[in-house]
Amino acid sequence: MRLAEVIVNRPAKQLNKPFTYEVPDALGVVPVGTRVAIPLGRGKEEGIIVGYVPETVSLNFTVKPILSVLDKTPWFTSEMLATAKRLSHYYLCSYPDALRLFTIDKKELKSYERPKVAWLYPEPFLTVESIPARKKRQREAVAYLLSVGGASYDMLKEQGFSLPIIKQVSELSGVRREEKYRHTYTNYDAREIPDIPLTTAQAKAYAPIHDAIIHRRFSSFLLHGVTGSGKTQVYIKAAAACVAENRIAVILVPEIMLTDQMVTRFVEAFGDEVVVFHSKLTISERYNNWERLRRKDSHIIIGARSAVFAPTDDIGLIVVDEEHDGSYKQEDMVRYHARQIALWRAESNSCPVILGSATPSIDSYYKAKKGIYTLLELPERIHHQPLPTVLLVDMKEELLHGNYSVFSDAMTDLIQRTLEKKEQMIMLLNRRGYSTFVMCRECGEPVNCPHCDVSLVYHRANEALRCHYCEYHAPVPEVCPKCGSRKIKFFGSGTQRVEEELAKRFPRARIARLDQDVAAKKGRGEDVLHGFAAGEYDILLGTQMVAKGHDFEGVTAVGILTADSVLNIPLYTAAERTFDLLTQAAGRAGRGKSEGHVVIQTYNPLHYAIIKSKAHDYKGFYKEEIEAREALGYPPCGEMIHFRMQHEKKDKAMQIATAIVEELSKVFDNDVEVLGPYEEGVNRVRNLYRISVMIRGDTLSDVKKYIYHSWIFTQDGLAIDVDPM
DNA sequence: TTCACCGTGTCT
DNA sequence: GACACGGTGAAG
Repeated sequence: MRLAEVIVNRPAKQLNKPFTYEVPDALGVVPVGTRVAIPLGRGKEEGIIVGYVPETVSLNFTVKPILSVLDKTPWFTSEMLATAKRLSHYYLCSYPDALRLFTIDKKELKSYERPKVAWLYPEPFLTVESIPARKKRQREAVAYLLSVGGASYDMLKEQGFSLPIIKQVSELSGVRREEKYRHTYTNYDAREIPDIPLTTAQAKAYAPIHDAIIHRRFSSFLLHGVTGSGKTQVYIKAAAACVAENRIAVILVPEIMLTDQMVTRFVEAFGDEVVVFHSKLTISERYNNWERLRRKDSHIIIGARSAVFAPTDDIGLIVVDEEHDGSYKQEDMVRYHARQIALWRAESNSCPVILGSATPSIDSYYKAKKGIYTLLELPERIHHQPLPTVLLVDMKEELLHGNYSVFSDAMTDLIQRTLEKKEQMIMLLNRRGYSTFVMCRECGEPVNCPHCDVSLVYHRANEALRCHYCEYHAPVPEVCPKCGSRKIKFFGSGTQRVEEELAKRFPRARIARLDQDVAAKKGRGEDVLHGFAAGEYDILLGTQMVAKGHDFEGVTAVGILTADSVLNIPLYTAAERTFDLLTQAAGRAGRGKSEGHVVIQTYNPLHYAIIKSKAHDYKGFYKEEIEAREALGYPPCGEMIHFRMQHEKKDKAMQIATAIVEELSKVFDNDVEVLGPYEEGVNRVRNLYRISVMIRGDTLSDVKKYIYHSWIFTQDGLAIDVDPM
């Protein structure tokens, strides 16, 4: 009897161990990595075979047989299984949770077969006359089939044949039925992989990458290139070398929707070698894309975070573009960082990783300095355009001068000048909605969400107050819910308010707004960006998504309304994120022929993150920031794990958090610092109270090992965040 | 996660 | 005594 170790694919921490099942002889050879259907309890579940055990082991339970095999070829390679295991130990999630990251999201057990479409082909002896004349529609369908030589159900339906007619035709003796993989990806012209010219600086950076690709050697490169220095060209060159090796290139971008310039560049170069992966694809499109990669019909995958889990064991290159970007960190469920997974996968696949950024994460730059990564630099913009000039405006001074508007005089000037010159401007404001809070003038009571510990935001579109943490929304109250006063006032400006203000002050300006509210509507985000690129708007106003990696030729001006919004968040990465945001936003200006101008409004004009970004001085910023981190033991000069206990009763949450603190303090007395339990800024979301615990130490691998096998690991309502941001 | 089990409490 | 509810533990 063959006994297989099976991991049950279910998100329960208690199922975090292999279960033993019998593999019936009838199923033939079932390799490790294959997904199977198994009986569990009374039900049927999906499982993954991760190993075999010798028959000789004595078992103190009865084994059940595997019901059926769900993959023709194993979905998981041994590398994928190993990486998932590594992930589960590093990020403190269950093995099934880690494995699930490599699979395609599907809720039920029904169809594991990759989606196929039925095609009908006429056999040579099939004629229209062989169908009785009164079956008119069948005759027409056969005539159509003969004329095109074969058609899918969908094509027949498009021709106006009903499903019953198609079914009848498919059962005719002269018709052959064949299943084909669905073919929904865009078909680009296949073409020769072109010669990709590089500048001297690019060629210098590329040389060691090329060497690693062709020698199939793991190495990690940090490509530090100022905005507009042509990093993408280096990626394309590297991808070409990888394709020439007949290996898969994985290109990660922070948000696929907002980075389709990258996709366009790759498709221009590689045609249908490129497969794009993002969350809006249907399941059959996903299967289809993976199938193309596995069969090496395509060699390049471009995608966001989750594309790092590409199911292939022959990766020849991984690129992490804009590697500093926070969206590479998954912030719920399994809180992995795609950059870390990329490094692990590259290591097991013996291939290079390129981490590219104009503002590398402090973590990556630190590792480059220590020699863990190889540092490659592109210090100049490609056509030697100068970096934009940056003007800092101290908003305290503006207030003293009696300017209470959201636009400083300098900002107004910049807008005016840009409009006059018929050039384009990007304006950044990190707050969406209309006004950020609503308060009663009489009693000072802010209007809060009844389920969360936050104030409601007024949204103009539907005249509603909305909670940004849950789905709660309500009409604006006419009178104060507390004292009955009618003096309800709106405070704080969001993107909607500023849009209105801009329109009022500059009535001729064509303004586009881009924030979560716009981007959430399918296709709208892309429309806005395309419209702006095409020159249909003068000003693009939005939240941080307008600052990310776009290349708009016509933009000469960038305005940042509140440089401090991120700086004031109590996070150890606040300075880093501010520097990134400002530098990236400023980098959008002056990529074409004209010089760029940037105005930054701030209440902290002396903060080093702001001063250094004004000077485009990454290294200067790094130096100050790393000193601060070293002094306090923050990453990368130490490790952290954050615990968040959620419970509907506050004291219950506190009680469990306290138990965690006590346990970890007791066991790791001298090695780590345990902070908490404490409440975060927002201490209740969706009626659940949140209590946090943070631990910090030079290295936490022993702590992780301990937690993995302790009650903390399986504690209900506890979210563990390794390397929190 | 899902399901059965058990103890408790409430209603008839 | 019948049933509903919530907490607990096991699943091969």
